[in-house]
Amino acid sequence: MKDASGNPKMADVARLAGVSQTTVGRVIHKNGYVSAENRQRVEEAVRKLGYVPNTMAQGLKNGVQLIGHILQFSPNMLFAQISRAVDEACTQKGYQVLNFTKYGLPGEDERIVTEFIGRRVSGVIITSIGRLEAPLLKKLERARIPVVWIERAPEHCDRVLLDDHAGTYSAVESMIKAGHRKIAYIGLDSGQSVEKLRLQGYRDALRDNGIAPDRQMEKLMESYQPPSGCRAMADLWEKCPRPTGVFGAADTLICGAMQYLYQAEVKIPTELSLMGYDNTVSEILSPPVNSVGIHAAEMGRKAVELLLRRREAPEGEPETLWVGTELVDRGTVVKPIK
Amino acid sequence: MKDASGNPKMADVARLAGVSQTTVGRVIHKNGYVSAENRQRVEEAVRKLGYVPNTMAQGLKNGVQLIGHILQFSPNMLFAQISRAVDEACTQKGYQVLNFTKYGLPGEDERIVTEFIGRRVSGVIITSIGRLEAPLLKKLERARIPVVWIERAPEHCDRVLLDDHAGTYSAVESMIKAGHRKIAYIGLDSGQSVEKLRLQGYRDALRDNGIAPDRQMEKLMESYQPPSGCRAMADLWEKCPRPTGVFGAADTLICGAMQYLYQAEVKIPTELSLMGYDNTVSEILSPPVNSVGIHAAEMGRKAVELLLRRREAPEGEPETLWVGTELVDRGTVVKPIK
DNA sequence: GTGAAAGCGCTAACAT
DNA sequence: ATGTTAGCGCTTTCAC
Repeated sequence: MKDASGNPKMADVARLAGVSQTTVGRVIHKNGYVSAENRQRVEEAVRKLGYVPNTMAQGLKNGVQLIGHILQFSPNMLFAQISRAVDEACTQKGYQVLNFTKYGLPGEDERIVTEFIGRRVSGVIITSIGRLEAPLLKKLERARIPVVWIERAPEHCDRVLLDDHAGTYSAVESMIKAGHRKIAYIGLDSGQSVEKLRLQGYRDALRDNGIAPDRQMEKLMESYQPPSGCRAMADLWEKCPRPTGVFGAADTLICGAMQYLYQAEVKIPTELSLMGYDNTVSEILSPPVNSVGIHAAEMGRKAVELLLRRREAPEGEPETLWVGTELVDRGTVVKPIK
Repeated sequence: MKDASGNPKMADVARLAGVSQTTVGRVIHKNGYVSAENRQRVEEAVRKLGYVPNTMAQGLKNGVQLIGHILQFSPNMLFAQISRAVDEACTQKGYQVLNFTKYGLPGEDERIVTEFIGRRVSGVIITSIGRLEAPLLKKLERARIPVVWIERAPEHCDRVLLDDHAGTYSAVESMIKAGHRKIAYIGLDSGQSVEKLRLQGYRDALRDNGIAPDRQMEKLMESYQPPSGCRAMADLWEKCPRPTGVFGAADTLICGAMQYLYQAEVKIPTELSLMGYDNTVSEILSPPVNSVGIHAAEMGRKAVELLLRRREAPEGEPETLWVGTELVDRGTVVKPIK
């Protein structure tokens, strides 16, 4: 009577209902034939005892439908959105998700990977991290656990990326169309694909519209935090010629830029047009700023589908899936005065 | 050879090393006596096979050290902070955390609770939700799973609350000390303790300083979203007498208020002093705003400790633990002009 | 020092 | 329509 943790077990239900465990199982899983009377008795017993099957016993017997998800801890709401998207896509496919947030503590990756293998996950999704120590990847590979990367990823692997080039391109183009010729860029210089694509999208949009890129207008910072945006903006504003519009490769950078502009008393959008990227905090700034939105739900869905597909065809060629962006207009890009 | 999911199992390691499973177990758990030579052989075999013990088999045999955590999905960084705090406190106590985010979908609570019981968690932490359907609580109770609530909670239960009265009181008092007498309040009117305490803290601070509360200065809204703050601020500013300072019961409300103030061209803090609450987005606004910070790590730690204590003494009286706050000054509360 | 064997709670093939 | 039984992979007592 009662299992080690004090919970009733299947045998208890069976005894109370006066049937065999098999019958209990059939009632619970709604398969096989059970007489109406026995079904009654079993359901009654389950209720009376508050019986809930032991997941671990089930898992040991039948395997599990589990997907592991590693996320970067970040104050950025984008990750919360992707996390939600992955949760929902997995649930929808009948998988459970085991989420692990990476805080950057030592030994963390190793612990997470071991945990995933120990739990025999069917696959792993890695969001926004972009790399994992090689031995850990090897470990996953040996355990034949497919991996799909979201947003940041190594080369030659299954991944779902944001079309950052197109996103940036269209954002900058929208500024050009509004009449801007002196558009500054605040972003990062990381060597990673995400950052390269955004910068390239900016440069290409200028070039394709007959505007010569000007290195003075490109501020490449070390971090996406607001203070970087603030410093970049200060540099841009205190130098000549001033830009008439600024594109920030992340909302947080524009957010920092606006802190500078507030104290410099530069009025937005009258004196300066602004465009952010990722559409996270842009909405809550004063004023709310144009930004490039991400289809998080689509990223999640595509990642899970790719993962399950790869599980079926482990030997296939790695795929890269691109997810589009969407310009959100909040009125901070207007015709420049001069 | 190989388990159902294709992973090597203990027997495989034992065979390869030419020893018994028992010996493998001893090497893995570093207990019992194993000859240096056998230890070598086992370690070698583990490495060679990439063996990782099956968590479910271990759990079935030995039980698990698991704590379930339910969080409200919310764009508010506060929850990410608490989540992290709970993660770290649990890990530190040797427990694993099973996080579930509640998105507000139908049937969700039921699924989460069943999942927790099925996994035989040692306890459940519920952050910022404040209530759960009674049958579900009963279910947890029957399974003898202790519950600790964080930030929002029913009466008579184990909980870790923020000292919202003191937090608000000290914030408002700091404005009074700066010379303000006309301080408006933007908050919520929910009937829940959190909202009542904040409003009461505000009123008490005024009263204790000889300022008669003025209902015109209290804007009680329906949501913490920025648009509420914006509407409230518009009301306050377009009516006489105008406040010289505004306290927002959440950073997001102040954030909305600032959107109004920006377009009304009210300069902060010269024309109006501002104070937020929860210290989340206040830092990234233009200008960065004073706010009341929460000790998230302390909340997490206290919650886990209380949970484990309750596990040992299930029959004890419910405890309410209070966590203090901390005023963060960013220069948006200054002496009023008039 | 080492190993054999029983059993954790559940499922499913196979009887009946 | 129902029950018997043999494991799933691991831990641990007990015997050698």
